[in-house]
Formats: sequence, structure tokens, C-alpha cells
Amino acid sequence: MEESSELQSEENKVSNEKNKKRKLKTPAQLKALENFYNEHKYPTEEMKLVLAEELGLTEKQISGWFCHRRLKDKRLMKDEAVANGRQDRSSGVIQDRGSGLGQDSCGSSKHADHRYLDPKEVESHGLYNHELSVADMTHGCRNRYPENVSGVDDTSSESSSFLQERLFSQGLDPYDMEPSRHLTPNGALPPLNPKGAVNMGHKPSGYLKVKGEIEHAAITAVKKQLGRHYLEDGPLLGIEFDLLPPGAFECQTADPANEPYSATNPLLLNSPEISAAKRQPSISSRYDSYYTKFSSQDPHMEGADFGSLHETDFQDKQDKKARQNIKQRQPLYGYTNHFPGRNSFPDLYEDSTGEASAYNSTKSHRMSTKHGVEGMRSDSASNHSDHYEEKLAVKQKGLMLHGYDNINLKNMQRSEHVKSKPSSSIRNSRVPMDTEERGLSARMAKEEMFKGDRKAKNTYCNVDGAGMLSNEIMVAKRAKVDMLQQYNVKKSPVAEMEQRKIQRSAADLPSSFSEDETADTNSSLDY
DNA sequence: TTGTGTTTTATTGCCTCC
DNA sequence: GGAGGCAATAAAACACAA
Repeated sequence: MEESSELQSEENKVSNEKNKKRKLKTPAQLKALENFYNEHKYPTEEMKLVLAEELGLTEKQISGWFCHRRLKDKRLMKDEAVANGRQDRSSGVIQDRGSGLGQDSCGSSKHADHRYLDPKEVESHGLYNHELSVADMTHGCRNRYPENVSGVDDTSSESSSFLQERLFSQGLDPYDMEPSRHLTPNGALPPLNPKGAVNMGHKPSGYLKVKGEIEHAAITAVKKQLGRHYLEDGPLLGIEFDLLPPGAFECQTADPANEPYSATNPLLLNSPEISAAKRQPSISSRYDSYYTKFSSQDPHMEGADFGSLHETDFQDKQDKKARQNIKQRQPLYGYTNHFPGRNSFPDLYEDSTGEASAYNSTKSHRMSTKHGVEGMRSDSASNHSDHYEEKLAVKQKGLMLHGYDNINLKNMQRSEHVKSKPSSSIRNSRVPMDTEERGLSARMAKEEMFKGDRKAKNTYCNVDGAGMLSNEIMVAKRAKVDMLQQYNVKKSPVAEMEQRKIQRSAADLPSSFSEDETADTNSSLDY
């Protein structure tokens, strides 16, 4: 009796602990989930099963996580929308949200949202054609999820934070993605891949499709004027147009499309608006991670005001609260792809130890103190004892889920890429130099040259930095082909998994660069 | 050390679609 | 009716400030 009750209580205890006590996902799990989520917002049951198996979670957990993740996205978008709404009123610049397609003011009711248009189309076709090719086109079954269309409110908003993040995670450079795909120097909309071509042709689709031609023209104008840079910091088109420099529609550069950084226009280069756009903190998670990455990852990075003439200003202006928010969001986003050198996949990124320590030792960031530390533990101290990480590592080497490869590849590439540089260079040049970072570095170098800013010169014109840039370009050039090849491999997620298994084993992560780097290089070289 | 705020996870109920 | 999804809610985990 007593024994049974004891047993029962024990069971209850266990049960409670098992069910009630929420268990934090490991960084590896989170990263995997994030990556997968970036690839498939609505995974099929099969995917979930695979994912659950891979991560050592239950399908229920996976489902729940995805559900919550979507909610989170939505929430973030909402915030973003609110912020944008405020900006809309003051900016007076064309805003997607003002197109009357169920704006934020219409609420974000999921049921009402997707009655107006198919956000899925907007999401996948227009902005992320590749995604369409991967998930939507090959997984038609996902169409049955009305939610995938999370509504008008989601259409544009989703395409901002979440989707950009997605691109980041996937190693798909949104900066290049958009202009390169939708806007060739000729103004045409070249398909990124055959599938995209089939789907989009040369007409505005998705997001742009729901816009009038006039707006499209305006958007195109902005694109042209800002070149690839218009996406560099800002959200996708239509999300935060107010970030554009005033007069964005007034004077177009001669060939802006080929002048991504507007280097020909020093005034524009020094435009505070541009800088503001570069540094403007946003509630967008993407920005959060993005800027946090810039501002807090490395003290050297802080000193170097890449991407912005006023990086320090940015930091100064950062509201403490905002920073806290940013930090708190970091654990999640930080593991996507924003910190290539410090991810939590020790098994995947061979040299994470050195780099990670270099990073983490510098900042008492939540990222590093929270999950980051956990990740570090896995990186250097735990001997990879973490079950999930270990499992993931093994799996990812051979198979890993769809979408992981990009991440891994990217990280590994960067890892490798970083390794090739002297440590001083690493620090001074901001190791995880992202696509835009490099691009911005180049731009900033010009700016600083122009301005004669000695400090900036020290930062950007040092030998290491310069060497690194050129080196990166060369390496990226080399890697471009690889990435493109991988790109074309994308098929159905499930099929892809299998295919990647084979591919992986054959070419265990080539020393190619991630998509964004490739894209960046591409644009950098092409422009 | 404690209180507070934020994020993440788990659960539940309702809705929509097939 | 079942499956899947969303929204609301509660609670745990965490970081930061006082």
C-alpha cells in the first residue's frame, strides 16, 4: 500500500518531470530546428518524424516547436508591422503595407488573412523563389495548410524578418538574391533556377505580383538606386522603406544596379540615412541578431564601424532595453547562421574551439552566456557528449535534414575561411565577416578614404583586412561554382535528404562558400 | 540574493480542411 | 471525425538590475 503509493508518487513525479517540466532544447536541437524551419515552415509529418528522430525529440515536440516558432514569427512580424506602421505615417514613402491588402490594421487574424491572397505565393514565389522550388513546388501537399499563408499581414511581414532570416540561415544571401533574381542590370527578372523561371518568368510574382505595376516600378527604382544594398540591412522590399534615403525615388543613379554600394556617389555613401538604415535597430529578429552580431560579438567589431559610419553611434543609441531584447532573442536566432564561427555544432564545425573562444571570451553576451556557453561547452569542453549534438553531427555529416547543408556548409566554409587568416586578422577583420560585412567593409573603406577618417582607416585599411578581403573574394570566387551546384540539387525535402546522404558521403563538405558569400562575391565581382 | 522582464516550452481548446 | 494548425495560457528557464 505504502509502497504502491510511493511508487505511484514516484511515477507521478517522473511523469510530472517528464511532462510538466519543460525542457530546453539544446543549442544543437534549436539550430537544427531553426534551420529546418527556415527551410520548411510547415514540415510534413514525414519531415517531422525524421526531424524528431534526428533530434531525439518527439514528433509532438517537433510539431509544437514549429507551431510556436510560427507564432513567434507572427508575433515578431506584428511588432515589426507596428513599428513599420509608425514609420509609414512619418516617412510617406511607398510602403507595401499601404497597398490595402489587409494591413496590420486589419489585424492578423489568421482566418481572415489568407482570404485575400495567397501569402504562400507571396512568400515563396515572389521573394524566395528558391524556396518555392524546394518546398512548395515539390511538396504540394503543403498547400493544404492554409496557415502557410499566414495572412496578408504575414505576407509582407513574413518576408521580412523570418524570411530574411531564413535566407541568412540558408546561406542564401537575400541581398543578392533579390536583385540578382528579380532585377538584372537589364531590369529583367532572371530566374535563379529553372524552377523559378518556370514559375515566375520575368514578371513580378508573389509580393510584387500583388502590387501594381506602378508600385513595382517604384520598388524597382529603389532597388536600382540602392543596388543590392537595399536589402543589406533593411527588410525585404516594402517592409521598411522609410529606411531608404530621402529622395530615393527622385534621382536614380546612372547604373545603380551595377553600383551596389553607390560608390560613385560619395554623398550617398555618407548619407546618414544610409548609415541609419545600416544601423537602425529594429524589432525584427533579423535585425536583432544582425546588429547584435555586429555590435556585440567582438570588441574589435565594435570599434570597427563597418556597415555603418556610425556604428558606435548605433551602439550608443541602443536602448538598454532593446539590447536586452536583442540579447534574449539571440539564443534562438544566433544559432541559425548569424554566428558562423560560433555555432553550436561542434561536430560540424571542426575548428569551432578556437574561434568560439575568441568570440565568446570577449563578450558577456547572453548569447554566449546562455546557449552560447552551452554551445561552447559542446564545442570545447563536453567532448561532444551531448547526445543530440553528437547524433546530429553524425547525421549531418552523412545526411542531415534538408536545409542543413546550407548552414553547415556555410559555417564550415567560413570556418575554413577564417582559419586561413592570422588571428589578428581575424579579429581586426571581424572574423564572421558576413557577406554584407565584407561588402560594407569595402564600401566603408571607400567612405573612410573619402572622409579621411583615420580611425576607420586603421580599421579598414589595415593590411590584414585588405588581404582578407581580396583573399575572400578569390576564395569565394572559387566556391561559387560549388554552391551553385548544390543549389541545383535541391529537390523535394525528403528526396533531398536521401540525395544529400549520397552527396555528402561523396564530397564531405567541399571548401566552398555559402550561398551568401557566393552571392556576395558574385555581386561584388560582377558589379 | 532577489525581483523583474523576456523567452521558450508545454498544454489545451477551438477552428478549418479533407 | 480525425488531423493539423493557431491562439491563449501557464510555467520554467534565463538574464539583468537593484
